[in-house]
Order: sequence, then structure tokens, then C-alpha cells
Amino acid sequence: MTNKAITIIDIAKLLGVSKSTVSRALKDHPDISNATKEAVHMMAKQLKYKPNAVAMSLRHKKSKVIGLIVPTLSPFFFPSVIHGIENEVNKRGYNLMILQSNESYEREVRNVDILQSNNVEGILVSISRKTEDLSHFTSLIEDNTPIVFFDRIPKSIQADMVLVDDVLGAFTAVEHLISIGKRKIAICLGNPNLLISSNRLSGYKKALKKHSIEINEEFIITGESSEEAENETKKLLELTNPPDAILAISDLTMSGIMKAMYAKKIKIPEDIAVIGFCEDTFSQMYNPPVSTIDPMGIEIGKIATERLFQRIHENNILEPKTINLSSRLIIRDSTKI
Amino acid sequence: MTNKAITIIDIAKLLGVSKSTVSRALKDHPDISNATKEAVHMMAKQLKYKPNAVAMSLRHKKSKVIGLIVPTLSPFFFPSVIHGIENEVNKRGYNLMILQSNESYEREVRNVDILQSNNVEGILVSISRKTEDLSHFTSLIEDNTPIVFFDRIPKSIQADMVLVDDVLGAFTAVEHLISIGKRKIAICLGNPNLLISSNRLSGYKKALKKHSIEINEEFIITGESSEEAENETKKLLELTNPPDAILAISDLTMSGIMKAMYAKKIKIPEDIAVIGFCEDTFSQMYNPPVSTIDPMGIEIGKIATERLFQRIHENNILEPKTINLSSRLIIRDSTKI
DNA sequence: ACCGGTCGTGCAACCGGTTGCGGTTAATAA
DNA sequence: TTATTAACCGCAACCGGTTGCACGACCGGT
Repeated sequence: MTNKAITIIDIAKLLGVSKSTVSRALKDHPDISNATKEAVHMMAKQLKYKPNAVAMSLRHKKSKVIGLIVPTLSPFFFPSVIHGIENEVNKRGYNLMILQSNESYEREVRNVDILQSNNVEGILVSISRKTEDLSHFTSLIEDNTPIVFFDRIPKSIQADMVLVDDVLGAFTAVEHLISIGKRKIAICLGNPNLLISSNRLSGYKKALKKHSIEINEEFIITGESSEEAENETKKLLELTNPPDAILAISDLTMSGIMKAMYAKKIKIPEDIAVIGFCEDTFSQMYNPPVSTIDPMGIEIGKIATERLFQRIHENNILEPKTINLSSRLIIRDSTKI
Repeated sequence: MTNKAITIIDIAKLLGVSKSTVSRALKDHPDISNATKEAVHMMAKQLKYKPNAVAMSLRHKKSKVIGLIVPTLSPFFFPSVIHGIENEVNKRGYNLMILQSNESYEREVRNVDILQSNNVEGILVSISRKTEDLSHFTSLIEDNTPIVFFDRIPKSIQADMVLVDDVLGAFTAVEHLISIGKRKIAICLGNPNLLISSNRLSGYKKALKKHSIEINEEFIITGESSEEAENETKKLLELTNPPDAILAISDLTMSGIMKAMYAKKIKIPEDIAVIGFCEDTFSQMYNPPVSTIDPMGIEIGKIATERLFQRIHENNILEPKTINLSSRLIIRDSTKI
């Protein structure tokens, strides 16, 4: 947009009318005669007139832009969410502005400022690990900006939340493992600061408790990176009494776990069954394809966006609501006995 | 931004000065006395004043926004590219507006309009499969909007292009297979309309030719989806004279190929070696981890963005240039004899 | 000939900043 | 004391489109 774009003023001059007339003609205002309307439309087409969204945004304070803040764009989860979001946003004639916080509190605050500056009509956020102080969000809410949190949600704030029921998800996974006869069930956690870790862990414990299986602390390992997960899993496999099933908390940990399994030539699922929280696409890449509790990335994006637009259209007067999606269990060969 | 945000006018009124003074004070203009500057800054901080990016964008026609059009946001390639792009864009204090064309020509045209309307300062594009007519891009270029194409580039247009040398990539892959003693080398293509398919195919052929290996048409298969790739690979494996190596053209085809390998209990790499064009992260998920010609998603995004900013900063007067990244070969167990 | 009402259009203010230019004040030089 | 000038600041136009209001032309009815 470096060159002079043509404006309604150009059309007005060429037609010898005022710019208000052009403006009204373009939006089919009843005040304008058909003759004038046609002339304006013709001219607009001819000059390839494109309305200036920035000017309109300034005028009505509606930018037709939705802001998104995610901690990272690295695989696997957030790109899927974005996919779900973009579909919905685009469907409504809105556009999406994406910002990464890179797990930094300062950048998250700055990103909120940027989105405010750009007059976005609503914001979707998954907060960074470091975020403790929530004042940048509370002030947004006080300013009456529609906002929906998803996945990485803040603990104490009055706002819409969209997430999957991780406790239930882990519970379901573990019950499934039990149902195929496994009882020595391990879990590989990811970053302990994330709510998903503690939630999934508690679902895991809940299921064991329900089935009167004692919790073995040796079976609870942590792998923030794929390598770490791989190493920890190897240690697990070397225990005198190793597990007969393992639950991976993320795509990344699953990747490490499966490497360890291959290295130790474990038979899946006979020796050890494997299940994880993996995107459908990725869960099928393993040998055998792994059973999974779908983390529902696309779905989360879709639902969060729908809720955001509900807020936008109803003047943001809705009661804050937490939407708990229940993730679905997909059974594949890694748990088929 | 539904509520009244505070503006320089609010500050001006409270301080009993004009808005021009506030404006100048905020940007440290020498005309303004230190006393006034301090007062303004204090008040701005106190009221949590946030400059209105939209108004500024309207004024100097600089939006600080970069537009991105991709065919899809589904895994695997484009999310990586976006990751690379966002890092660079953000680093420069710019923001990113993302649009999907969903492989539709009409949506691509519409997306270009949207970006123009939003006064983006530059555009990054990977074109849709359906795009034949390029007039929406040529008119952009005539309007002097900085633009850089990447990966899916149009054939005949004068503009910057960033891509990996696919011919060389495939050539390298095949030579690597030959170097470990394979000679019956198959290739699984993806969508035949994509330039990467024909380029990688020609690199494949070139390498075979160089080593005087006859091209076997039976060894050239196509799998647009993972399932199709799986089925075609199975057929391949049932040939009376099956290949001893296979080159996968994408993550998706690799996924299908590996499934077929597992199903047929092929030993990798002894029976058949496998190599693909896979993202590093994903190539390690297989058993064994597969060798790969890195498609350099993040890198492409980075380079394309750097080039775009070069254009933006140098008033778009650069000669169009095609940047050919050479992808690197990563050798893993799937080709280690 | 006068009044009221429609129809079509233009004027000007507005959104929130930026900026050229001109004006006011006080300090300094002549 | 007066002219000069630097230091500070305000006016108003501008970016591109929107919109309340007024205005002129034209019509029919009395």
C-alpha cells in the first residue's frame, strides 16, 4: 500500500458529486437516486476502489479484527487451535492477528497493549507459564473488551474459559488401560507448572483409586522435552518391576516414550500398552498407531471463537462461563489386546 | 475496546493544554518544555494511555502490520513457516495478520483485498493450488506493495521468491540412498499440481540418471493423503520386484508409507530404506527415526520475512530476487546401513 | 401565489492522532 | 527603551470514510 490508493474522494471528483454522496451510494442508502448509485458503482469498479478498512475502523471503532495470544507457535497443540480459530473468524468476515508471548509475562502484557492499540474487537488468549499477575487482563475486562481464555487459563479471573476436561480425559485413559487388563500404569508428565499436568495427574490418580490400585510414585515421571521423556522412560523400563502401561501427557512426551520403547524393543501393547494426549494426525504416525485422548485443538479453537463472537454480538453482557469439552478416546493398536 | 479508551484529548483537557502539545510531548519533540513533557508523561501513565494504532495507521499510512496468506493451516508445513515468520515480524515491532485461502482462488483474491484494505505494509504469500490468474498479485505489485512469495510460488511473475531447492533436495536424497547401496529407488509424490512434486521428481530422476539407473515408472507413485500413500505403497511392496528404498515427498506421504511398512513388516533400512521431506520434529517420531531432507519451514519463514522487511525499508525499489535455500540432509536410522 | 412535503444532495463535524505554520511571551541584545 | 529572537504552544488541516442536519428543487393541494 505504498502508492496512492484511490478513495471515495477520487470517485466524487470524477463524478462531480460530494464524497458523502459517494459514501452513501456505495452502501445503497435510500436517499441516493438510482442514477447516481449506478454511476458511483460503475466508477468504483472501474477504478478498482477498495474501501479503507483503517479509516472505517477509526470511525466506528470496529476493526473486524480478532486478536490471538498464544505462548508459542511450535508444534503440536497451538497450530491446531489456530487452525480452528481462523476458520471461524474468517467465516464471519473477520480477520485474525496473531501474537506469541514466548512464555514471557512481559511480552504477554505488551501483546495485550498491541491488540488494544489496534482496536481488536475481541481477544483469545492462552496465557504464558510465567503469568502470575493478571492485571493486564482484568483491566481489559473492565474496559469491556470481549475476551475468552482457552487451554492455559488463569486461575482466578471472571471470564469465559474453554478447555477440555483433563481430569476426565486422564481418568478415561487410565480406565481404558485397566479395562484391557493393565494395572501397573505409569504416567509421563510434562511441564509441572502447567495446569494440564496437575489435572491429568489427578485424573490418573482418581482412576487408580477407583480401581483400588495403589499409586506407585516411581511410575510418575516427568519429561519436558522429548529427550527427557525418552531418558526417564528408559529408567522406568529398567525398574525391577516395570509398568505394563504408560500414559503420555503430550505429543512431545509421547515422542520420547515411543523412542524409549523402540530402543528397548518393548512389544506394544503386549508388554506395555501406550496411550497419550496426542493430536489425531500425529498419533497415527507411530508404530503401532497409538491410542489417544484427543486434545481437541481445532475444536477448542472453534468453540472459543464461537463464544467470543457471541460476546461480541451481545455487547459483552454475558455471564462468564467455563466450557468444558470432553475429549474423546480414540482406540488404536497400542492398547488393543 | 468497547468502552471509551482514553485519548490524547483527555490528557490535554486535564492538563489544560492542546492536543498537539500532548502529541509532541509524548514523542519528545524539542519544542515542548521539560516541565510540560513530564506533566504529560505522568498523566499518560496515570490514565494508562494507549496510543490508537488505527488512527496513526490512517495518518501516515503505516499500519505496522504484515499480511500472510497461506493455502492451509493444517499440519505440517505451514504452521512451521508461520512460526518462523512471527518471530521475525514481532522482533521488528510489527504484527502479523494471517489469512487462509483454503486452496481457493476466490478466497485468495478476497484475502489480497482484505490485506490491502487493512493497509498492511507488506505481504507474504504462498499461493493456492487453483491459482492460475495472477492479476490480483500483479496489481499489488503495480501498487508498489512489498510482496514476497514463498514455497508455493507463481511461475511467471516478477517478484521476490523464497524456496528450497527441491530439485537439489531430492537429488541429494536419492544420491544418499545410492551411497548406501540402494538402486531400486521409489518415490511417492503428493499433489501433482504442486511445483514441489515436479521439482522433487526431477531431482529424483536427475540423480538416477547420473548414476545410470534406469527409471522404473512403477516406482513412481502418488499419495495425496496418508491413506492413499499407504495403499499405493502396499501395492509397491507387492510387486514381484519391489524397491529397496523409497523417498517420501512430504510428511503426509511419509506417514502413509511408514504405515505400509509396518503392516508389511518391512525391515528398515535393511529391506527398504526410507527418506523423506519431513520436519525435523516429526521425522523423529517414527521407528526408526527417518532420514530427511529438512523442508526448512521455519527457515523459509524467517528468510522471506527478512527479505520483505528489506523491501519495506528500502522503499520497495529492490530488484526481484529468488532466494533458493539449500535444504540439509539429516541422516537417521532409516538409511543407516 | 402560498404552504407543506419529498427527494436528492452537500456541508461540516467526527473518529484520534500528526504536523506546518503562526502567535505569544519573556529573555537578550542594541 | 526598543528591536530581536529563542522557547513554547495552539490553530487548523489532514488521513478516508460516516452521518446528522440543512438546503434547494420540485411537486401537489388549497
